[in-house]
Amino acid sequence: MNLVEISKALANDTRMDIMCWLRDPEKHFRKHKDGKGFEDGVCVNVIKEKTGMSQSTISHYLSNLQRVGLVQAVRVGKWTYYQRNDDMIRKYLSKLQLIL
Amino acid sequence: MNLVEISKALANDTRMDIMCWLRDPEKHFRKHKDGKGFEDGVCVNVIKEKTGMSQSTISHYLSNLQRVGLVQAVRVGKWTYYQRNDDMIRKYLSKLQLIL
DNA sequence: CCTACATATCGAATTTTACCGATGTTTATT
DNA sequence: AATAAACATCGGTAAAATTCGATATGTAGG
Repeated sequence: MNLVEISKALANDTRMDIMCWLRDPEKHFRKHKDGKGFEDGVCVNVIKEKTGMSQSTISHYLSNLQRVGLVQAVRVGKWTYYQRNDDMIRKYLSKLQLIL
Repeated sequence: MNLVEISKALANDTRMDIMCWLRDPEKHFRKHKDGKGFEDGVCVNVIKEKTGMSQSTISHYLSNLQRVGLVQAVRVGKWTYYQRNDDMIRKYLSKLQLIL
């Protein structure tokens, strides 16, 4: 867990937005076309549509967030679902609170 | 108060260190040569010495931190003393906690 | 008013980040 | 086996961040 690395991941409007949206996918994203719910997270394409940015950029951003542990990815068939890692988020907020 | 801008300011090891050190100047910085305490903060040169980086860089970093409101500056004679703005720090942590 | 010191700002070089489109890879479908 | 969909990765360009040395500014003391 690296405070500065995580702060860096949050130091971008789009990535910060994604983290916030993932708190409540029902509220912020359209439904998956195959009818799957958000219990494993949200697939890349749906996040891409919401942001209006390119697929490659969003895929890359999600990798960034995963690398620092802020989100978790699950591959199911053709799709990769991303969801928040609330455990890491809590650790980050606690440590920031403690040492900042 | 802009979450992402503040996160950007903290997305750098040196600036994060400075913010932490300023929590307890007595513990982390050498005394001011003129005997002045840390009640108004710490002067640029003392922070520069602690980091080992150039004067221009540290002056710039402190401007960054001041621009986003994380620190406050006071000019007294030849010196500029920087101290934490705990109010802004608290607001940042609260908002981050709330929306992240 | 001249000098010395503390800090701020400028200009430049290097590294990193932000994006995109193109291409690769994996999986499901025919 | 061929195709299509979803995603990842690669290669590139433009912008921003990092960091320095040099220079400017502002202040205190002779």
